Amino acid sequence: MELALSLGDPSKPFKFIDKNPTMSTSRDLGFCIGLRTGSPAQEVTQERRVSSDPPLQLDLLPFSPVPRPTPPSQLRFPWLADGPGNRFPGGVTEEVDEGASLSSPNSTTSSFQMDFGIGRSKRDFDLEVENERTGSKTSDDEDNGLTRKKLRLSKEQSAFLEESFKEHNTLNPKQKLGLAKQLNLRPRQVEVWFQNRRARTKLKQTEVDCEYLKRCCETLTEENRRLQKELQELRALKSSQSFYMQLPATTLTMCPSCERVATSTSSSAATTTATTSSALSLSKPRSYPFPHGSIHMSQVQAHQATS
DNA sequence: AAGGACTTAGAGATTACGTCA
DNA sequence: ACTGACGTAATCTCTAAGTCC
Repeated sequence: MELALSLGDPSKPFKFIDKNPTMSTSRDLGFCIGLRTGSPAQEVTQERRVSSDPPLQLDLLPFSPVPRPTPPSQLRFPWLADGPGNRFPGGVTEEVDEGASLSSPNSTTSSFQMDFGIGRSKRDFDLEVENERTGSKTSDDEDNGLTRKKLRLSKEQSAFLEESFKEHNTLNPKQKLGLAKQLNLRPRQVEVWFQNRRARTKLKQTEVDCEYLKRCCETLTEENRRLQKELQELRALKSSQSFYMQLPATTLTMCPSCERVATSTSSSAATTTATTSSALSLSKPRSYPFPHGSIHMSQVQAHQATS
């Protein structure tokens, strides 16, 4: 997402610097706002952040540098332990474990609850086992002709998926199968969960982007107001100068670091008449009205002369 | 090498369901 | 008990990339 603002000659193209070409996705908040000012002789195009705030990046992504104490591969849940504890109640035993990838969510009249809190009837399991045995189509391919029934993933399942998502926000088939088996979910469910998770991440990042852009917009509006005011002052200065014909020529000089425009009279002219100098509040020596320091006008002019 | 048919994975939009105030 | 808002699982459609012929 990029926002280009060019203050100055609109005919000049605005260039962005791609700071990190490998991160040029929408989640890359390193957009720039450029301000073009200055005279043709010293055209400078600079890309600067409007705010000193660093760009916002929601820590929702798997490449987030946040330390992760326990990678999912090491996450062990007690109900996933090998042995009899990992058997379904109601006589459904480990051979049905393979059926986890075939399970149908289409039952609210569950006769038991799986360890992960997903309700599935034994009838469903029996059906899936039969499907598996006969090689017929599984519920992963078609929903047994029934309307879909939404399941709620348990907190443990969600947490596990979340941890996995932090590691990689996309899955290859092997990872998908592994996760599905580990969580007693169908591979399709894992796949859908990752798709929705990516969508949520993107949505939240977009919201953050919007907030950040809003702040940038406000900052720029304020900057624009300030520049307009400055311009008005300069115009007033110029008109009053034409009124006092004996006044020396006013030169506009731009601070090379912050690019604000300051007015000044020539060093010889600054010493002309006390009347005009005081009238214009341009008594010598004049310093830049820039916030970052008191760069003396003569220093700047000397610097500009050498460069 | 070029190009069409097919497959696959992911994004985006939408629907449908469960939960809660 | 009813209802609307909200979160999210699930579905549908489209597109891009890869593969095969």
